[in-house]
Amino acid sequence: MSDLLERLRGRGWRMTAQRRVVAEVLDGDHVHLTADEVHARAVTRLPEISRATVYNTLGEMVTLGEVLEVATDGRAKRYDPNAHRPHQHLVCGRCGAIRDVHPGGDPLADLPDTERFGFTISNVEVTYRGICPSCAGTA
Amino acid sequence: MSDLLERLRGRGWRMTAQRRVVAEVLDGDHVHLTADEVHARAVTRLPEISRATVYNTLGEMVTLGEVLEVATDGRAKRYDPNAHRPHQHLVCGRCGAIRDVHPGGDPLADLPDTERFGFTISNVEVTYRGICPSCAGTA
DNA sequence: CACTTGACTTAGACAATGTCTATTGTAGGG
DNA sequence: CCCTACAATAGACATTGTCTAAGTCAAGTG
Repeated sequence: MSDLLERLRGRGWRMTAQRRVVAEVLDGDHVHLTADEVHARAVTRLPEISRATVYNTLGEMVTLGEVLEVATDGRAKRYDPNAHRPHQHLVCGRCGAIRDVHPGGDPLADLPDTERFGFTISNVEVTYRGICPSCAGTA
Repeated sequence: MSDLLERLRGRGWRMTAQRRVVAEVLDGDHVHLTADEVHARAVTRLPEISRATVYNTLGEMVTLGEVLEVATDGRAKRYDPNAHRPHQHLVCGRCGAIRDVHPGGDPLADLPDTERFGFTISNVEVTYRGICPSCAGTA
């Protein structure tokens, strides 16, 4: 059921009700919740969970590499549980909807050495921006 | 001297001391200041300029398309005056240094129709992440 | 060159997001 | 079944950004 939860268990992560709920709420495809959205959903299952715990737990999952932080809009960071399948994001500029996408090609190969300024590059994030079908309809 | 200022003048933008200072402070290559950094620099030239004016002015320049908003780290937004030369960004994960880069290839062509979910895509942002030479030295 | 007007600026309150601390609670090993 | 180290909590605090009401000014008009 919960792939994310399974992965965390497998790492000997100390399990608590709070951590379980956060992992369950965050699991799935095309899931990109803010910390407060995670908190809001967690509260419905575990009313006494605190905001600080949600922030801490999300931060730990990011450190463990089981969840990705995505900053698509300069507002709140979003959390993406799909950390083991490399992917990029497609964002609707009107409603903020986010889809995971899998472009072909290697963007890193497109950056010549003369444009690397001596950096050691470790990863590339691509954000496609546009308008989703349902927003386009509601023009 | 100030390309940005010239462009804004040419659009009939009502000129004030505050707007001039903001435009001057922001001009240049590889410039990616936060709003508060812009404010800090503006204050040295015009001590009574307010934070709200800096935010307003930056927002207007973005709306006019003369300045780009860049969200590289989920913290404060950064402002890039180099709006008329399409480019991407290379970010140091340790010190936050940002360079403008110009990859070859068209990232949009790498996204097949089946991965577009019916979106109308208008632009693509690419962020290369790594470690800059000076941080690599200070390992 | 003074007048007028609408746009601009200001200070500070407010809002949203995130971090930290001191205290209390508890998971899991012995 | 207890310890003990790690986790959770409430709430203060910090950072970044937005809004409002009142004052100020750029620039067109006569």
